[in-house]
Amino acid sequence: MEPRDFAELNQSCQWMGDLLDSERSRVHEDLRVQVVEAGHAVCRRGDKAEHWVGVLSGLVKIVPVSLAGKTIASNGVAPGGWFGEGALLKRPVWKCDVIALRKSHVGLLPAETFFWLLDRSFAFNRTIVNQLTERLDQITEQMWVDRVAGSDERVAHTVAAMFHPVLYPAVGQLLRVTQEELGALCGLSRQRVNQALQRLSGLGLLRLRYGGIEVPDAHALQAFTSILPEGIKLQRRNREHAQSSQAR
DNA sequence: CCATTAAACACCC
DNA sequence: GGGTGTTTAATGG
Repeated sequence: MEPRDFAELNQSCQWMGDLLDSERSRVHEDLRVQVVEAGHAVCRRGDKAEHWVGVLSGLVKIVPVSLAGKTIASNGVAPGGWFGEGALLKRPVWKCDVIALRKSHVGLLPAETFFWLLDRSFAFNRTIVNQLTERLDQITEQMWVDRVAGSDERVAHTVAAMFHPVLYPAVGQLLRVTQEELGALCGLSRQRVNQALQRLSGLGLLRLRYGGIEVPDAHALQAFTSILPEGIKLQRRNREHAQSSQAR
């Protein structure tokens, strides 16, 4: 294995740090790494769930599919993120499509190893419980976003979600994500995403980089809302209108 | 009206 | 070549 890949693996599997040496060596033994090309599926709805899956590098989206085949909001999974414990524990099959947004490395931990850890390691149980808790938070937040939030909030929330330190510990200051990928994630066009990012950048909530985004304070970004009392909203709209007229 | 988007463009990495 | 930032014309609530 290349040294770079080794570093990538360590960064993306921080939950392994809490395991005993004997447990960790079995995990190393059983873990498989797979390269998924952009647009290809990591797993599909209806497939038998046979692994706990981690994103070692790249970017992946989880796409729930409704009965009509119509897509709902999808979730980004950034490097360091592991998912599928729900599929393993509760159902024998995946209930979502998981698609690589770009060429990605994924780790596959066999179900047997997953349950072996669950049966013997308190640390691993702790990892799973923490993860479920944090994800519940995100889903709750997502409900709010889906109902009342506008496009700017959607972008802010989508980016902030991928900077979650517990769920995606391998994401540092900089998240590698293109504006087109963000558009695919939250169902917006590239230039609408750009527009939102410019505003958020202007507020100091994030910094735009080439092919990526820096977020100094994910909580501040997550808390962003442009929903304000009507008076202030009107004032702001008038001010923006005045500026754009002036620019002509 | 207003927001959004596709298409096309010129940069820049 | 791919990602970014902008403009313009078209579209739909």
